Amino acid sequence: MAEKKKLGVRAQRKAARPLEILDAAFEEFVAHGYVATRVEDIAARVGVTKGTVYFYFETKEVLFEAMFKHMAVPFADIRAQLKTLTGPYPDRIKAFFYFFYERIVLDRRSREMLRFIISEGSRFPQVVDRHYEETIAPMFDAARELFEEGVAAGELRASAALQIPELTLSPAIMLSFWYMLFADRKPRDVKAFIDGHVDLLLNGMVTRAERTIK
Amino acid sequence: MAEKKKLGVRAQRKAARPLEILDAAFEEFVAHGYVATRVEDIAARVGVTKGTVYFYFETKEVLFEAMFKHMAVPFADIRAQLKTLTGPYPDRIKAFFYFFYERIVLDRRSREMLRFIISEGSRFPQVVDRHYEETIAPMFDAARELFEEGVAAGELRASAALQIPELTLSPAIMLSFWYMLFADRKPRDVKAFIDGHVDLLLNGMVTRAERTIK
Amino acid sequence: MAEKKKLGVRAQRKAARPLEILDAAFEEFVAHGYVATRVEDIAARVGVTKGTVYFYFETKEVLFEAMFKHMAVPFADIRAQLKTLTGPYPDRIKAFFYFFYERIVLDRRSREMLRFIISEGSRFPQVVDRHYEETIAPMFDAARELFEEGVAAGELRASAALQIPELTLSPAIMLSFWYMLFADRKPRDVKAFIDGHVDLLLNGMVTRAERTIK
Amino acid sequence: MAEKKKLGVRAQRKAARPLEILDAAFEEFVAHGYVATRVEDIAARVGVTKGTVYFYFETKEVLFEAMFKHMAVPFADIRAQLKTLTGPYPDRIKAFFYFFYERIVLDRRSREMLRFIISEGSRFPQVVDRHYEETIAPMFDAARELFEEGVAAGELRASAALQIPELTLSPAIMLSFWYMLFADRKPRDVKAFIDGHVDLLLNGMVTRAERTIK
DNA sequence: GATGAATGAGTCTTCATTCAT
DNA sequence: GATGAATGAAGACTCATTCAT
Repeated sequence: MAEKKKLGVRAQRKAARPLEILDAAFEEFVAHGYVATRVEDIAARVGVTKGTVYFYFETKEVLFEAMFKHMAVPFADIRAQLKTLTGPYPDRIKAFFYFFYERIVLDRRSREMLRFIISEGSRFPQVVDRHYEETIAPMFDAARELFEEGVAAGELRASAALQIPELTLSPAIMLSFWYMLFADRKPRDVKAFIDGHVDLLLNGMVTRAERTIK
Repeated sequence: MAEKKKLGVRAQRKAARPLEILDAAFEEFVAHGYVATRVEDIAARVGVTKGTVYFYFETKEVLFEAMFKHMAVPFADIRAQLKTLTGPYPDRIKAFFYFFYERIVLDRRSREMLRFIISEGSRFPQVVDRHYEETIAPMFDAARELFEEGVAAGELRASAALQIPELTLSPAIMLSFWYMLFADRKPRDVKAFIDGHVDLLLNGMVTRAERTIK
Repeated sequence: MAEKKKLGVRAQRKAARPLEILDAAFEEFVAHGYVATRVEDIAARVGVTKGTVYFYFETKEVLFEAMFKHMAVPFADIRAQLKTLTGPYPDRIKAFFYFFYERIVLDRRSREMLRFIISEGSRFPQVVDRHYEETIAPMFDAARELFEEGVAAGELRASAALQIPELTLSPAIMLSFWYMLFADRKPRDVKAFIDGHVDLLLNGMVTRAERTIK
Repeated sequence: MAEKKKLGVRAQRKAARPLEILDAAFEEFVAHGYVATRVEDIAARVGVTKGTVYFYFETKEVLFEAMFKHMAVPFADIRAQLKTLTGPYPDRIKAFFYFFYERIVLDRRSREMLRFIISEGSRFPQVVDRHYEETIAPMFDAARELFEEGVAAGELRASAALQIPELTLSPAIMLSFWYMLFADRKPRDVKAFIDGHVDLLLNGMVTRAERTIK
């Protein structure tokens, strides 16, 4: 422990450099996309020269993948969060959704990861696949579990749709894209959006009277 | 009109050239993204040389924008389709959704336009804006109108969410992305997805008993 | 034939360009070696820019190999020359050697090819092998045939050494290296060298009296 | 002298460092040529880092020259060997040649020095000149002396060729190149080559009967 | 003495764009 | 209209060399 504190200035910087570069790479890749980003600009953002970037990362490609891995939002706490929920399932779902929007949709980092998946996916299919398996799928699984519990508890309809979390969470993804595309240009009422999402999902569009028809 | 029919084979081909180039550009831009696409490859796909492409389009940028405009799926018929719907609103909605998935989600062209918006949006913001105003917004408006009529008819709940068509249509967008990312790698049951979407949207997740709680 | 004369200025230049580049490449590679030669300098020597070189040759490596093939001295006429020789074999050998020195040793092009084989051989082993099979080996074979005929005619000693043309021709190779290394700095009496080579080869070093000893 | 023996292990290693570096440099330069050799790889071969190499040698160029000097095969013993020869000159020559092949041609180090002279000669002309004066010329001189003695003794023909040792020794050089180029790929009968060399040189190609002709 | 992070000049290679034919 | 040779700016990547620690 004492030894850690004795890290020289050099050692400290060395340890921090790769992370600084990864952060800078994120910003540049976000701004211009993989192809149009210049390694030199990433370096400049950190305040070093190209050579330094190449000292830590063999190629631009490797750097991109490292950046992606580094930036992937951990979802462990999402799962943990779900475990703490109590009360009626509709309320749990509402709480989960608020948390989900907060952590995934309104977080710029998460949003840009999503953009990378779309825009660089064909160039980095392994990256997409890995990210899906490690981050997105577990997130969906967590949601599905919650719904299944709600069904088991008799509080949620036993609809086959509950087995498809992409359905239930898609408005959040939609909002992510909205932010990506129009964030500055077209403001929108996020609170209303989320509330609408919850309301619609829980209650559906149809009036009580009509519901019997179906 | 008569003159048009008298156009020789060569003249016909000439007239078609720009369109052929636009189609080829679409394929290449889809495959590699704006920056990584080579004008020469677009030309080769048509069977001409670079010079010819530049004869019709001043720059690569102009070509991209022209291609985008050319490929934008017309939505006039969607609107027309909506007008033909009759019967109870839940059924109309269902019919509309099926039509929407068919025309928008399962159509490769529409999907790739969506991808362009995400991936090249920051490079072509005017293109994104125009496309939103001219294609996406009208589509959403059409959906909103349908819902409003349903509410007026007393067949749909007067939820504020119905004013936000992004909410109701988001699963379709979600499925589009799924296709973009995993089309070949991870097949999925589209029918179940769409049915789930409709079911969830119309009826919500909550059981009837619970619904009173909220 | 008439058509050939109608080649436009453009077409003529196009046909000549690759050859010009190959010649320029030869000079630059000779002067600096493969690694230290800049593609841009090759271009400048022709009076064009890098891009043009890359228009004709995909990579520097490909250019080097093409240059090597282009510059390889054809040996067909050497063989032809041998067939025209008449008279006593010692005289034929002498004539052949003079021709060989003229064509192979005193020709700068041949000399530099030899240097390439030594200096770039490990980088281009296939090139070395091909050159050996196509040019050097046939040359040696031609010499061996001549010697064998001389032996059959009873005019040459049936020494096993005659089966190894590298032995009999090595002084020529040696002189090639001398030129490469010291051409300008240390002039030498080439006539005496060649005459010495012929004399030594035909008569050996040993006096007649001694010869019986061995 | 006593002090040298008291040198600690560490001190010994330190004293050896420059030599280790020189050896490593030899291997790397042999493998890749001057330009393509990386100082870092030389360092790695010794087990130190770049900085250490630069501590002992100012530049890569200096290192190359130092390496070359260090590796130059001393010829003093060759000369000494010559002095020990007795008996008839043809036998002395034979013995000398065997020794020469052993020490110069079959010795990898000598061979690679030869390669350096050819391939890096234009970059390091002073090195070539020095090496010629200090190593190659003396070697040739020694051979010439031997031949002159043989002539004086009446055992060798008073051919002018004997004044040109490059002529008499060239097959050895030839074999060196053979090894450089094809060592692994095309094995050859070295014994036969050397014997052929000696036979041809001593006795010539021409049959006794023919010899009178010339 | 030794280290290795950092530099930046240097090179290969690509490709949008031009224009003479 | 169409071609395609030529241009040259741009960007990835390498590596000799430096120097603070």
